[in-house]
Amino acid sequence: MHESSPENTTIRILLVDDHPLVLEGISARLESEAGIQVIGQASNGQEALELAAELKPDVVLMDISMPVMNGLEAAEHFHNDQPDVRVLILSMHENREYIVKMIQSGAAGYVLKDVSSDELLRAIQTVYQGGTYFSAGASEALFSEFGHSDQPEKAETGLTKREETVLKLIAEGQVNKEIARTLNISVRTVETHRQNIKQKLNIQTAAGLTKYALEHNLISL
Amino acid sequence: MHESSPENTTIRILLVDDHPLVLEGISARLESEAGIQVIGQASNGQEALELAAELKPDVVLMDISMPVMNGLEAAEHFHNDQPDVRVLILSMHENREYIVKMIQSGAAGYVLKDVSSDELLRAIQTVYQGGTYFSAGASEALFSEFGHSDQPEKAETGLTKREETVLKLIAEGQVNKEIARTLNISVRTVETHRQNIKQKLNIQTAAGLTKYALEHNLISL
DNA sequence: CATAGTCTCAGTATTACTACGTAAAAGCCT
DNA sequence: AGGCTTTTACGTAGTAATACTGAGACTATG
Repeated sequence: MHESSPENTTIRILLVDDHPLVLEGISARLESEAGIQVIGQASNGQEALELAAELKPDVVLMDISMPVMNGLEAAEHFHNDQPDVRVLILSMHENREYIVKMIQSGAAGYVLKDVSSDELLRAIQTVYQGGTYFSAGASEALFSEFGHSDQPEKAETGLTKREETVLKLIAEGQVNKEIARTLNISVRTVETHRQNIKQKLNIQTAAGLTKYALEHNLISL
Repeated sequence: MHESSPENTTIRILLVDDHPLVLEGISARLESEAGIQVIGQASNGQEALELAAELKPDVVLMDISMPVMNGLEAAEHFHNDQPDVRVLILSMHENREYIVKMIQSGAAGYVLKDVSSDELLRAIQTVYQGGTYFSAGASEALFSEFGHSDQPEKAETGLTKREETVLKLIAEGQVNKEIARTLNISVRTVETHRQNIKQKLNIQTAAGLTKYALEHNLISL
């Protein structure tokens, strides 16, 4: 592992964002920090991968939305091809889907674009030393994934409780007859619910319902 | 939110560990840091909760294994009763179960006991500002939870290429007729594939197939 | 070349699901 | 109490999926 004090080590950073202004701004903010050196800039994932292969940065600070190759794909490539490079995502999206996807793509952290210089610095040091960093909003959004935390955040489905229950059972692979037995109601009722659900969600097939249920965390794998 | 520079803010800390020696050691290490003040010490979860209610610390730095009330229960109580208090777990266990449980209990971070003073400081600052911190070992252990991390791991399905293709389309919510059109084959063929797939995977329903496809990363949300 | 495996298509009978309509009992809000 | 939503349930007709069986074509592989 690296040696302790963050001040006596220079962390080499590759900045990736498709907005030149953002690039310059962050670069300026980071350059003034001791122990941080911005060794390169790229404006999309493709460029970032190429530059990184050449420059061997310690940390890649990258936006998500970019042309050519977005941060998601790029993070995956980094994870597979240049696993030593730590990817820190800098995004304005507080969306859980995004964050979870980023982590699955091998990113080491996720900071929102409204953070202070200090927090950004801390995030960089953290991921550099092998840790994982999520800024406040991100971690909240993320850990609703893990059970409770605050609210399960089941989002607005427009479905009634009963319909949700039925949807869960459908998504779990039960057929109407089984669902009817499980809930002690008639098969016809289950069918009615099923119809209403599909109509409300504008989904045609049972498979689509399962996908929907998974997307909205009604059931989990 | 708090103001930026970690140096000009004093973070008030409550230390909780059942080993007096550890308590003293950490306390000494932290006291020498600017911006950190250890305002109290407790030797178990029960004490910690009582002391915290009185002292109103910013961050509770707590061990997991303790008598009377362990860190897990204590973290849960903190989360419910004193949600403003940020709980940072200091543990020697790199066990994923532990870590996941801690997060579910509302802890804001998890650092291993072998970290450097700098890292501990950074962790404290991070959770203080609302972020989430996991040290290297912890984050690795944790995020193996999220699916692959290393390989996409499509695993052994026992399905042929064609069957996988069909399965994907089914899971995406297409009906046999659409699949037939998509692949330029007869509906009957699709039906056959569908049967073979279900037989091979021992799954009865279309919803089950979707679930399976998602589980095995054939498609993604 | 023979055998195995895959991919393709089909027939038949049964079961499940869908679409649309109707409607009563239960619960909730004002 | 009256109105609203939810949950429950049924009918009928059509469409889709399933179970089971059989079979021709193509391609690897020993």
